[in-house]
Amino acid sequence: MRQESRDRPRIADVAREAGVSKTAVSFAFNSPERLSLDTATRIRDVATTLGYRPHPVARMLTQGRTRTLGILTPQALSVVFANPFFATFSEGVAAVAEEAGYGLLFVSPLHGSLAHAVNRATVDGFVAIGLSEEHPEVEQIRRAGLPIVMVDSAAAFPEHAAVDVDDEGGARSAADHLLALGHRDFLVIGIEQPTPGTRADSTGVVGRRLEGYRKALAAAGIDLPNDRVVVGPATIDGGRACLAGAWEDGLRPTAILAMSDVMAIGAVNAARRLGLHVPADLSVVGFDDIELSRHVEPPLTTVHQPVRRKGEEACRLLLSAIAKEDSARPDHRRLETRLIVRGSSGPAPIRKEVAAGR
Amino acid sequence: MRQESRDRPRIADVAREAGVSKTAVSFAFNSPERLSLDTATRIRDVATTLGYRPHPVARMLTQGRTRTLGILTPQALSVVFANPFFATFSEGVAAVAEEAGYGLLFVSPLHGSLAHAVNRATVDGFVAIGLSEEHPEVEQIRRAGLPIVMVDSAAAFPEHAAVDVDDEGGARSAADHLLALGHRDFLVIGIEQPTPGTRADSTGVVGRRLEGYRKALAAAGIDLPNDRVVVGPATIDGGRACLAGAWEDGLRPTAILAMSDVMAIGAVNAARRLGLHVPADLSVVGFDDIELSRHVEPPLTTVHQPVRRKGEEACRLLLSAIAKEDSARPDHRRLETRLIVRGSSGPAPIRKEVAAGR
DNA sequence: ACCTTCAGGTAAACCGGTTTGCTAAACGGG
DNA sequence: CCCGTTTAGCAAACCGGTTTACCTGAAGGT
Repeated sequence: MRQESRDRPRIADVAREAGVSKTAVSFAFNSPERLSLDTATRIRDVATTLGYRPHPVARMLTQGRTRTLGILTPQALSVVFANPFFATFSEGVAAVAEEAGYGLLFVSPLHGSLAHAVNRATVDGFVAIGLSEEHPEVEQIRRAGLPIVMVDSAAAFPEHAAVDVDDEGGARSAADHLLALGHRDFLVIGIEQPTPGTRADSTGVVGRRLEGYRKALAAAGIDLPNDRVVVGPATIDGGRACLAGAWEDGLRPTAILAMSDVMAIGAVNAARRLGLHVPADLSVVGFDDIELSRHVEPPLTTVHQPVRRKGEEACRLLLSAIAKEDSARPDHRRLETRLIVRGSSGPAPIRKEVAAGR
Repeated sequence: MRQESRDRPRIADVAREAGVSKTAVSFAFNSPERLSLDTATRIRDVATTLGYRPHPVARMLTQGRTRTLGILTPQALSVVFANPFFATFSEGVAAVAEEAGYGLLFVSPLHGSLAHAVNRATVDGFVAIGLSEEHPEVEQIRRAGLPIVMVDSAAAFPEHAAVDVDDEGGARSAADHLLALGHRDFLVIGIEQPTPGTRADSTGVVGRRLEGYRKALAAAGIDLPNDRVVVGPATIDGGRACLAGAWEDGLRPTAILAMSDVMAIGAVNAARRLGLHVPADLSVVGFDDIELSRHVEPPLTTVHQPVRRKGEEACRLLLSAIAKEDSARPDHRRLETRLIVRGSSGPAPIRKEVAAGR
């Protein structure tokens, strides 16, 4: 088990070779001002010719910090990276972390256990994204004395720092937009909970967006029965399947409210296969405003949320929590959302009375 | 500096509380069979009520391994995550790493120094992507006794395990495709080296693809002067700028060979702004075949490379290098590329002799 | 000539675990 | 009843550094 360090020189080797104590070698690297100039440079010379570098793990142990931040997700990394939303989010976190000299460790369930992965993680703190109320890992982290910043689940963890966006408001503006275009017949495409056990929590992103849709529709006197809400994985294929499935079930909406851009794009795809024109026959509004949405055909009308900034803010919050002890007042930040109207939404088609028959 | 461990219980606390030795506590977790059943469970009970979890860093130190893999990139993480190519690559690495119970640490230059970041990295090995010949960090890692798998730079580091694709062949097939469509007037859009110091290495991805383009064109009797090769950052805007710049310089190609899909998409964008129709007036062929390319308008003709599999293979190679000592024979794997013809390429337009005038 | 002060360096404790011998008691066979 | 073998558990060494507390000799002050 000692294979890694087979030939790696230790600090004692350098010390012996340079004819000084271990302490001196350590000083040469960490506080050279405590040594005379020659000794310091001589030691460093010896070190480089020996190819010595301080063992990072040993260093972490004594210094009591890792200079690494963890990004915690309840999903497998392979699905995380497949999602452009996460990529952009990570981009934000990474930018701030890097600037501050911190590395980034991705922590996801190992052998199915997130708790296990958390225990193994050598980090100074976590940014957790998409953790729902039920996750016991949060408590576990708190007990370990590590700070954690919750993203998109502020309400569920009031005692922790958090960042989220105005999901409900964004959803409402999406629905309002379609209502203003004359639509009456809606289909909501939601994001399936990754972990089956968790109930469709009203505190989660999905719940908040659904709430927004519902309120807007209700204000226009429109009810949204449960069969008008379908869910699937947050992928293009997921969105495709959602619309295709609903269509087979006989639903003929004129407008789709999708909770994620990738799913919205999938829905547009499915629509095309069904011979429908977007937005002439069917309007689609997404959520997130990922870069891709600007480039698909037609460009996607969607609710913009500052994903990258969300990552940045979360990281900043975490860094300041790490820096100072007084984590007494957990900082909550809510970022704004706004509707971006592009080409995938248009006036409701004139309903041919015949359609209902088929 | 001891703030992290303020209240965290140590193994000694558990030992005292349970009335046993530290050894016993350690055994209770790592080799319970060496303890009687009650003692083991009693210790574990005490541990959980105290909220004890073994300190991961201390564990790493004694066990001599971190169960973490490093993804090494010479670029800042914020640009890495902005690139869908990397996201897909990471997806592949992550899938295999996760399966094997390894965490993933992203290692990028800290305060401008990659070497520094490498020294801080607590990993069992590295997957390095996009490192060119000149990077001294590779040697540094080798001396530290850590295995490393090179991706996309096999030729530059024959002594290490490596994965790459047939860049030259892919590039050639792209050029051949356009030649067959009657094009004679080309513009190559290349990827700018992220680190300014490095020369436009012929061994790098850019060099190999350029070589492929050149050979195919040469075989058709077409020369590719240097002013027909422009470079920019591997982003949509980068691609846009490349075409726009070339156009301003008076170039009027009928076909574009882009070394990355995002840049190709940028070029299509720029073309649209110039009032050109793709593919009627201008054909564009990309490289990579990222998911996005299927969904833009027109769908992008491009050279497919198995990006995700590249990540998977690299990770597998790394894991096996970590597992066994006999790293005598570095494993090199080359994956195939193939042209995917979609909508962004078409027959060369009939050249109006007038065009050159303007 | 004597007392400080300070620069330069060291030995030992420490970080928080794991692992290696070793011992004492229980067991069990002859 | 005696001796060899397990079984259960412990003390101490160790992983590879950092940090504290202390020492020494020379310079500086009076």
